[in-house]
Amino acid sequence: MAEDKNENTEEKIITAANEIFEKKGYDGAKMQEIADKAGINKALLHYYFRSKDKLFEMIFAMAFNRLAKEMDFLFNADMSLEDKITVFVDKHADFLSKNRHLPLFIVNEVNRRPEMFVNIFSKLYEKDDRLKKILAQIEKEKKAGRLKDVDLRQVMINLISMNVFPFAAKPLVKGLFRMDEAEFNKFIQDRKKIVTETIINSIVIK
Amino acid sequence: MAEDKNENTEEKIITAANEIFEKKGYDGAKMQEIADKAGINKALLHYYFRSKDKLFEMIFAMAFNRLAKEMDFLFNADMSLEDKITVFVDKHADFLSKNRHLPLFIVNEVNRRPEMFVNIFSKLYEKDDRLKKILAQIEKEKKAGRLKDVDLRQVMINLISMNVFPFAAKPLVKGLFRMDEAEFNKFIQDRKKIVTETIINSIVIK
DNA sequence: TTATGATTTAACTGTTTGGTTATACCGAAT
DNA sequence: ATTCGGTATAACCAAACAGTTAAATCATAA
Repeated sequence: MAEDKNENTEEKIITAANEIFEKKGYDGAKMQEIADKAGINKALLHYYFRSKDKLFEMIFAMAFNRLAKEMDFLFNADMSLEDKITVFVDKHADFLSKNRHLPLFIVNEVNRRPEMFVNIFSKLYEKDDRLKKILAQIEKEKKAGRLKDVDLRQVMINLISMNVFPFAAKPLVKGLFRMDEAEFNKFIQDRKKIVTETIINSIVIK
Repeated sequence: MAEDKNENTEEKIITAANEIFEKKGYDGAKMQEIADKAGINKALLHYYFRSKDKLFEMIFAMAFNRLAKEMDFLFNADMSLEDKITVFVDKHADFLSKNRHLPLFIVNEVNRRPEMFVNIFSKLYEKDDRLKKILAQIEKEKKAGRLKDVDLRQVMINLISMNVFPFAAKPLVKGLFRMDEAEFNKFIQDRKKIVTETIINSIVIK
């Protein structure tokens, strides 16, 4: 089947392009390098994706969706708020360990070309009721007197900040505290408990 | 005085190069664009800084020092821990408002060329007793029974994460919560109190 | 006045890069 | 056996880019 080969090559390109774009950004990535990493030649690369821009836009959209899907859990899972936070921190840290460059890549390219990201973003969230869902959950618990009267958005940003930043700034963290790789990994593991507690502490009335 | 003009031009170059490198990163920045923004020509730009690399290294070192100096406060100020945190969050948020691209720039380039940053970093902190200083303060307060037994390093990273991330991810935050510029700024102002409380809450025994 | 360093102009070099094209090869379906 | 899409090779083009050079101008200090 020709289609089979076709998909394989396309996947090889996507995998290679993803790695290189994530690590080096749009400007740092070179088509030749992507072709090399995919094990094909430049002509074929352009045969599949006509231009660097088109290739990049697809990679970016896929990366963004991967990240957004990871966040979905926060909105959809059917759990108590505390459990939700605990499980999310755990899942998210593991996800980030395996996707070291993803968040920085997204943040970077979104800053560099905000207009490009607006499209993807509004497609993803235009008919979105997830934010409302979790807001409802919170409001209910607030009325039950279990939660402090805090802005949920701030808490969400706190949660994501504390999760993402140490990975993005990994070399700085390692340098500042003079950690080797093992120490850094332990530091990340230890964070799970601390971040969870910090967040829950900041919203639950004791 | 020739020296005077000299310095002026050098300053003009540094200012321009700083803006462009911070906004676009090493790969995205072009020497011609820097020359244009400085109001001079490419020949003169190379006359002052022989290569893009040399120019970049100077800009990066300066930017890094600016950021490090801002952090110094955390280590040196003669205040109670709570006051220190409160004032730091306040100062830091204002600093970041005025230096939108600085932290992302640093994080990016440190990831892209970790070896370059190791030099600057160790020069800055090699005979450093600041970490020890604040550690001593913490230990004292722990023994006094006022503080939880938490890893200070984790708390520091939490603090910096919550401060920096919303600025770095500004377009994402605005998009997610559908904020305009004014709403975002209010959001940032409101964060000061929330971040301060969250951090203090996470370390002080009540 | 002259010498010197700062600055401009403009052309140029060499290299990298995105993208194209022509030609041929190969495997599989018809 | 032929056709066709996927793939390789290799040469090529045009633009962008870092960096250089030569010649001229300008300001100013000696």
